[in-house]
Amino acid sequence: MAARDYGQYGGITRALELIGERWALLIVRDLLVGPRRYGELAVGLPRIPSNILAARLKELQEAGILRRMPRSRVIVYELTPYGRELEPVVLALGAWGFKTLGEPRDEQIITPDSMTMDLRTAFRPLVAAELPSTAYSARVGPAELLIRVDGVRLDVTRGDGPVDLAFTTGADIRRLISGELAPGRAIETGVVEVLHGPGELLDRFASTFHLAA
Amino acid sequence: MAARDYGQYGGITRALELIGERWALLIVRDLLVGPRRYGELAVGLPRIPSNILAARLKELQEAGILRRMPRSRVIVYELTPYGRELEPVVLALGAWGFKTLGEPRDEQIITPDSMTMDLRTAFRPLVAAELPSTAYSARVGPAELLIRVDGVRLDVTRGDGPVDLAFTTGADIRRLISGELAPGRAIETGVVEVLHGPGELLDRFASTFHLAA
DNA sequence: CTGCATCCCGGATGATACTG
DNA sequence: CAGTATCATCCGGGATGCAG
Repeated sequence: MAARDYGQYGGITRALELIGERWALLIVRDLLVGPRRYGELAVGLPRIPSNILAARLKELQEAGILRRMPRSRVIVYELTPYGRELEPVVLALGAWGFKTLGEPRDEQIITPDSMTMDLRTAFRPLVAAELPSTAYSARVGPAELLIRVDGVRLDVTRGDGPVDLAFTTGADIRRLISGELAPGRAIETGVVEVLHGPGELLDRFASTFHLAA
Repeated sequence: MAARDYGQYGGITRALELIGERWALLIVRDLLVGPRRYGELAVGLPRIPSNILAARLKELQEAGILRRMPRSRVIVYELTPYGRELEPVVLALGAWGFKTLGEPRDEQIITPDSMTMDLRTAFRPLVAAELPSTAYSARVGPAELLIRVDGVRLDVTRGDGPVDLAFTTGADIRRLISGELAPGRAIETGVVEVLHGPGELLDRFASTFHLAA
């Protein structure tokens, strides 16, 4: 019922039977950021048809990966413990894909949840542990994120709060994270616009979040 | 040409555009074991239609994941360095799927390459390092494997060689690896048949390869 | 308004036959 | 052996409808 089978008995085929269908892992990716409502998922996955979203949610639920939770008149979807164990998979996949991520195509947008997971992918806890705790406010295209780094811990949420550095940028954040573009030059050339706080903190940001090809 | 896009700009969507199509990651899995010819891949993926295999190979080649290599009159497919970087993804996926792998269904078969990758998934290098080097010959259903463990290194190949323990079993090897079935009981009940060497070495095998739900 | 279900169509997938 | 060609089928995409 979930996915068509591959006729093989093994861990990888089993996994692909559960989350190998189109869109399935992207739903999991967004739910790794936090519980989401049907409409929120639809907004975060702009090209997904509503019937496909409904079908995937049903399949993922039957597979024990997520739960429908009625929460005060609305329904939210949240990962089960087994679903949350997909985080290493999603991070590994994101790291691999990030390495050959080029410039964005015209129809490609940046969503808050995908950006959040990309930041988690690029996060270097061991580097962060050597640096002071820092809070950033980053607007990456349409995504507004509050990024708090404290020791080896990373917390990315939507919304605002007091921060050490606030900046605005676009898809070029990729070149900052990959090391192609130095933080100083990013500010000089206007690729990153600092709204608040000392621009030097962008160096710390680039050290904390780094993933090279 | 490769995959349809998801309309998003990010590492995970990029990865899924490259290897998210049906069968793609299974081809990668088999090539992680070693270079393979077209016919070998077809045998290892019993249900794949030949046109789909041909299409995937072309797409994966264009994506820079594998190469067609003419090798003395025949063509072999092998992963590029970028393709080999998918190993963490495949192992993470395999580990996740293995945890809820049940009993095999009727049409499900065990192939040498899928078994090899499952063993790599379950391999515990830190445990193996504490144990003497050991060579096993395992026949798991139709798959005949030579398994050599030396310190933190694991080498699984087809074919034969001198071994410390030779045994035969079936899909129940999963219960041995998951810890559901103790090695001693596996031998007593005939689930594992020891062909050569001391049966106690099966304990060492189960310690070396372990992955619980 | 949210949370889906239905309908139709195009393109990807699957089975089989065939060829250099 | 290593694919290509053909055709049927099914899934995914887009628009629309509708109930709580």
